[in-house]
Amino acid sequence: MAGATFLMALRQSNVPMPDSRITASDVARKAGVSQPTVSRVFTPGARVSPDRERRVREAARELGYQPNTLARSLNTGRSYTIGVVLACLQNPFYPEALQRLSEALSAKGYHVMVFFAANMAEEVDGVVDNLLAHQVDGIILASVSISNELTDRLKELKIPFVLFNRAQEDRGLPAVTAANFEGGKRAGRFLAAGGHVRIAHIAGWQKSLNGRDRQAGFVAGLAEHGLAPFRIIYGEYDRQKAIAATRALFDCGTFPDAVFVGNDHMAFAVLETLRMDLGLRVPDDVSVVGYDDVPMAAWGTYDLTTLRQPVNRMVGETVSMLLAMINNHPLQGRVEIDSPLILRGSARIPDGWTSPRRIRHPRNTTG
Amino acid sequence: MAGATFLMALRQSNVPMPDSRITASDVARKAGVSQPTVSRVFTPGARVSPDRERRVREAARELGYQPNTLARSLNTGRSYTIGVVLACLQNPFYPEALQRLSEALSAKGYHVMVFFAANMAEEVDGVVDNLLAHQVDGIILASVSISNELTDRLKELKIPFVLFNRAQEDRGLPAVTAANFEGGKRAGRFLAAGGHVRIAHIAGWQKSLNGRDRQAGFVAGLAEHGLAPFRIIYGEYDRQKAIAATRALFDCGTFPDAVFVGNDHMAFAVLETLRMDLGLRVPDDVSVVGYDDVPMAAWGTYDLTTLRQPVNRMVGETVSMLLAMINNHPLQGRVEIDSPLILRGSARIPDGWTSPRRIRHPRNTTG
DNA sequence: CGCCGTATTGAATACGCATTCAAATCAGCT
DNA sequence: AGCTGATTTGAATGCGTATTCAATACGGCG
Repeated sequence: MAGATFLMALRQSNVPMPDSRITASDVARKAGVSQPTVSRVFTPGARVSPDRERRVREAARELGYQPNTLARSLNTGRSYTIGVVLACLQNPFYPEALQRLSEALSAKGYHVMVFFAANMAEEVDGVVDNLLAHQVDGIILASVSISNELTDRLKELKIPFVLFNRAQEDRGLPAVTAANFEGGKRAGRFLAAGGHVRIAHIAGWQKSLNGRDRQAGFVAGLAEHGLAPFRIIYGEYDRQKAIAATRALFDCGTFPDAVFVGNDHMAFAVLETLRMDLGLRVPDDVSVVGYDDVPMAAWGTYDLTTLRQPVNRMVGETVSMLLAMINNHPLQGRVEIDSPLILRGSARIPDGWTSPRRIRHPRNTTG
Repeated sequence: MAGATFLMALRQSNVPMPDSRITASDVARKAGVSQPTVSRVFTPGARVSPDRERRVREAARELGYQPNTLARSLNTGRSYTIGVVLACLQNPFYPEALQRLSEALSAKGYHVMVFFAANMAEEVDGVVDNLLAHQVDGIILASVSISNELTDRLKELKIPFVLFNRAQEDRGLPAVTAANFEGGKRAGRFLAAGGHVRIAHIAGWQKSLNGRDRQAGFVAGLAEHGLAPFRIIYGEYDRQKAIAATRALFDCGTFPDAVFVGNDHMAFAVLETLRMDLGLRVPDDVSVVGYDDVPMAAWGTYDLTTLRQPVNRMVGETVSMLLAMINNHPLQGRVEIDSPLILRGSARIPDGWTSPRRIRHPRNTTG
């Protein structure tokens, strides 16, 4: 990494930090007590007489004292820091997830250290080394490619971790995902019930279990209606590839009358290509269904029928699993969260179908 | 904060960490050397004989040793951690900025701790306290409301910080923004030159200097052509408010023939409302110009003419300013980065105008 | 051979805090 | 008053590393 070289330069330059830090001993001296007493005042659960507590707090306020988290962590062995590893924020699902993860952890007294890793297993490994050196109490691996070696190593090191929106075959690994198979099946049933007969799928990524599950569920859903997919193309969760895939699908003489797309991010590209490039009407000529229900899906421009990944619940589950593991509770395996179908205008709606609840988009869209 | 209560519970429960940590002393013992020698092997710039270095590295590898960053930081007074404070990630400008900030800092050997703060000065204050307790080496305040008290305090504590995409009146404060006044002026000139005569502005936030500068520049740009704004409404960088503002603008008998919008995020809402709600054509009936040039602006659906905020350059400037301050170089004041006008299809283009270069969108859109 | 400057090395210490432990204080009781 | 048990307190110690500092080894030179 380039970082190492620079680090060396800095170390050598040996520039001192401004460092007019106030320590617990300073406060103790000013308050006329011992350093441990100061420590106790700032350690919830320790007892100090009201009189001394008052004196200490006053001295601390006057001096602007704040306990040094590093020193505290060094001797408690808990850093109250969680490492979050992300692949990229292009897909609008992730910014929201990150913000909510951060807020949820923050509410529990934890801090978040973010790392971006290209979607390559080896880079993820390096990043995790980095995290371990930082004594994080736990790790959230958000949708990055994880090698089995890495998960084995993390398990061996007994460092708590949870996979977020990504899983491995091993259902014993702590992971939180949507119920992707069920979601895909729901999409298949819905499009078949809507009377479509040439139903294509622009799938995610072959290497991602998420994508494979959605695809398998989709195929199963169609099969219930005696249908098979018109065609399946891999879009790799990439906008450009989704555009190319759409063109490829609609290039031939007979083309699909419906497309199930592996995530919303690609579905937006599909909608755009259908309308602007190919001059097709949605849903009259083609129905489109996505996956995620990011806030943009509810925008009038897209009005995308999609399977929701409930970010709130996924985040809540992830955080509580991770904190449980940090507190030595028994390790849980994969948790799958139901993916309801959100009916909007981008796909023909079969008679009698309604959204699970009267949701358009419950999330806050301000700011 | 709710965090404190939870913290207390944890402290009291006193659950030990897994903690099978390998220390430098373990490595020293195994390699038959002293702990300081191990330390020197892992401290770039320190000298150790080749023979011992080899033995130490071997022992370290076998034991899976990694230096404990916390202990190291405690000792050197440098944590190699930067705190990044964000308001929200709804506006797609910020996810990209965050990712690039993180990558740039990472390349310099720094880690990023993220904090989300609602856009209230007091909350930002609390977050900064938190950051200070974590001994961050520097702070990036990305577009959050900063009180003068806070910046004064940071200056007094001599903790390096940079405002990103936000500034205060005091031009001596370290801040990186686009050249918002110039950008706004460019928008005004462009729309006036395009022959529009009723040019409205959906502005940002009155409390944000960014927004005020863009607005003032816009007014100045129009004035050069002898025009005054048709009307100015505040959208507060909020999608819903932008929609309401658009409806309000076009509610009356005479309505604008062009709208300059305070940022792209709002401009997308404006475009949608114009087309779907009001049945107007863009740019035939109304021209729209945004500000930011987020990746979505280049999507065919929007094809938004906009003033670019060059994220790369802003991030680069921010990082180098911050690192300079960390290394005790003299403090710089505000840096403004030029905002070129990116011509696309959402606004009528005057004869002879072209984009500065043949950019549609140079940024990587994969992933 | 003896002396001196240089390069390595380990013992000791400091970083800032939490925690153990023993001393001291205090209240409550006989 | 005298004793016991509970509570509060400070001295000492440890967390894992980097950094003095003195001691040692080494190489070159007269």
